[in-house]
Amino acid sequence: MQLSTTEENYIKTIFQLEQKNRQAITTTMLASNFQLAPASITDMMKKLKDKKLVMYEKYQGVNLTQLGALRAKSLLRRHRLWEVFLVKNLDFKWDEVHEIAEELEHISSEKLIDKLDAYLGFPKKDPHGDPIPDASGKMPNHKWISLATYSLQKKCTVQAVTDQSKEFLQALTDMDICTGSIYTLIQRNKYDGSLQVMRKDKSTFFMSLKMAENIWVEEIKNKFNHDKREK
Amino acid sequence: MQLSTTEENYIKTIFQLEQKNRQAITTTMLASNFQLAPASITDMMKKLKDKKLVMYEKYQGVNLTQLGALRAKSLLRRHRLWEVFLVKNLDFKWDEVHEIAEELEHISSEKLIDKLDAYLGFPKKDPHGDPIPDASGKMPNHKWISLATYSLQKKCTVQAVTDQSKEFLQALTDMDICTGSIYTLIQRNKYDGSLQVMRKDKSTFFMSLKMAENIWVEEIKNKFNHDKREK
DNA sequence: AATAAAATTTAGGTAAGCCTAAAAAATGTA
DNA sequence: TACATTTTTTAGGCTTACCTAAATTTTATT
Repeated sequence: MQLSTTEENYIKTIFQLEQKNRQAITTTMLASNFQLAPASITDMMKKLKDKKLVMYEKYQGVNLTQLGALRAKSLLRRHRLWEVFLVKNLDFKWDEVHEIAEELEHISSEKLIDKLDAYLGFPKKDPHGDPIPDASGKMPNHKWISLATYSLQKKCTVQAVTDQSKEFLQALTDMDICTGSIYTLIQRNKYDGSLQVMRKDKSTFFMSLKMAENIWVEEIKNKFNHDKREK
Repeated sequence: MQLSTTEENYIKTIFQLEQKNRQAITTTMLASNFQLAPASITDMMKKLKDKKLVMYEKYQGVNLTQLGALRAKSLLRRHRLWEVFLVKNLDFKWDEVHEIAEELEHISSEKLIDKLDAYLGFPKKDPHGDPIPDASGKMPNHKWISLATYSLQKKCTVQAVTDQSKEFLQALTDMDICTGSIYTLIQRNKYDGSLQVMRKDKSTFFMSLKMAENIWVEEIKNKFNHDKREK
């Protein structure tokens, strides 16, 4: 079934909210996400329910059906493949590609996406570290932890970042943080929740809780070759 | 000024009709082109006039303003660059790319198009032979003649084709006609207007007037090296 | 449990881009 | 030139995706 750009955007956003909040997604959450009046969300939820893309009951919030989730993953696939193309082939910076990919993801040809995937060499991750679902909608489910809740004194590598705003990505760039880099959490500031983080060279710096919440890390297994990431 | 996809499609189509018919474009021509009711065209012409994209007077047809023509050429640029990408990089056939490029041309980032242009090596022509306007809207104005009106007994090369339908392009492919190939017009059939055409190997075949109208050729200057097109 | 506050839905309205039917203007023809 | 035909416009409607304001339901608080 052919969906409008607007419907696709709703589906994708519900999926992403479900990933973060493992519960029903409320009208208010969607309204604030889209900067729309809550009444507009209600309208659309009825429409998406009719199309069997969401499970929705009045006042009870909404979740995607299997069909809806499949469509959402197809959108994430398109979005992330285009981001790879923009960064790898067209030489865009990682903080410039999100808006453009928001438009490109709605191009409807399946064949286009599959050929793009092949052209890029079937990449597994986008430039922000997020996994790219395959043509059937399968997506590796990682066991990443937000840096905000990670344990103290354990080395970790940055796997992905989940805020795509220019502001956030530029802040990361300014602090020289990128996927793959290695840190250790030293302590939590009791006053404002901010974190003291240690670099590989033992120097430390501070980071707000808000930033840390959007940085996803994985513990480093202390093998001999844990740092063989160059190519 | 930001235009909707619909407005962009009108502008582009008016431009292309102006290229073919050097006169004001009528409501009926546009209506049949878009397969829309004439009343819908009138609505849109008023809107485009308000935006200073067209010159339009009731019952007098429509033409693009300079501003409108600039927007149209920007769209042709995007469309044709994407077609090059699809054929050269993603390995699509020339009869598959038009519909996809119709969607891609509406992606709004100027930076994207300029980077794509550079990535493709600043191509001058799309896969159908049509010229690609540069970033400032300049487009080489060629002196091509439709095969339908070309003189008899003179060698010519196919420069471009101006019907992008699958049916037309597949017919060309079946007849083994592509841009660059060389023909001589032998005679015009007085009964149905069809043309007898000679190949380089002196064999001949027939072609309908309708097909010939969409094939644009250029006379071959009989220099020694007129056939050095391989690379 | 009753009430206040917050969240959500319903009802009715708007702009874009289409439609049909009827009216008006332009064009072709006798 | 007058009439018929064709083209074009006007008028009024519809759908999508939004809105505001009012009504309803849920949740929180006393």
